[in-house]
Amino acid sequence: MTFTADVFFRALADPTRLRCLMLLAAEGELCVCELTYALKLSQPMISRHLATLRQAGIVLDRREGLWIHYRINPVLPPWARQVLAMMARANATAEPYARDHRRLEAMPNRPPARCCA
Amino acid sequence: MTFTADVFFRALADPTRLRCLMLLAAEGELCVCELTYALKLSQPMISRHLATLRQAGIVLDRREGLWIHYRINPVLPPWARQVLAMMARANATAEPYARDHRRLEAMPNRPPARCCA
DNA sequence: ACAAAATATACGCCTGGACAAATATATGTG
DNA sequence: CACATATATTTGTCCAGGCGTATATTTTGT
Repeated sequence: MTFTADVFFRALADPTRLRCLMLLAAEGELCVCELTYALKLSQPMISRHLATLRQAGIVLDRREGLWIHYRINPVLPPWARQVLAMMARANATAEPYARDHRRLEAMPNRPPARCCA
Repeated sequence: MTFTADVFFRALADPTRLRCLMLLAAEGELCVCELTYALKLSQPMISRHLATLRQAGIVLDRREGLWIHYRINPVLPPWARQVLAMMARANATAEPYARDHRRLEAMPNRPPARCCA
């Protein structure tokens, strides 16, 4: 996979995708419905932005029954992983990320995460 | 200055701006003509991209006679400075950044940098 | 004041990509 | 198979922002 700084930052250059990545960095793995609920956006919109992140190699997906769980690609180049980690740590308490996180915590009927990890 | 991850990554989401930032991270301070020469792009194009970086708060400019020297904003949030530093370190030997750097080194008549710092 | 050099901006054109809405696909259940 | 749920993709529209070209601005030298 030819992973360049170019495509990496391009994929980060969108508020919705940043919000998704912030949640994924904090929670490890989330399905589309959780992101849709936490961000209060339409399902197609979340799906499209996740597809963008997936095509850029930034996230991976894993199907489990009806749900598809997304996570940050663990084999990302170290510098890229550190960029995500630093951004997550520095902005965790800033809006809209903190609000997204609170909404996720308050979500009812969250699907089971990695039941048998 | 309201500096958000949003505007930061948006400003990085362009190959030309990344090349400028890579050179600035390596050299400290460069004028427009040096960047124009190193990147082999038109002067208005370099100027416009530098304006974008300036408006995003990522670089500062300093006039010295005919030349305007650009540098990475030293009061950037620490996480943003680290993002730039990590990207620069990780990609220094990759193209097109290495080639840009070689061209800069080979540039004749480089204007004096911070003559009386 | 005039001219030249370095840089910045304005204008017009055009493409990439974001959005909403509709539709398609995949999986599980009865 | 029929149906519901979760997710993905297509379609059409629209706008931010990229580019080239031309022009404006700032400074210096004579």
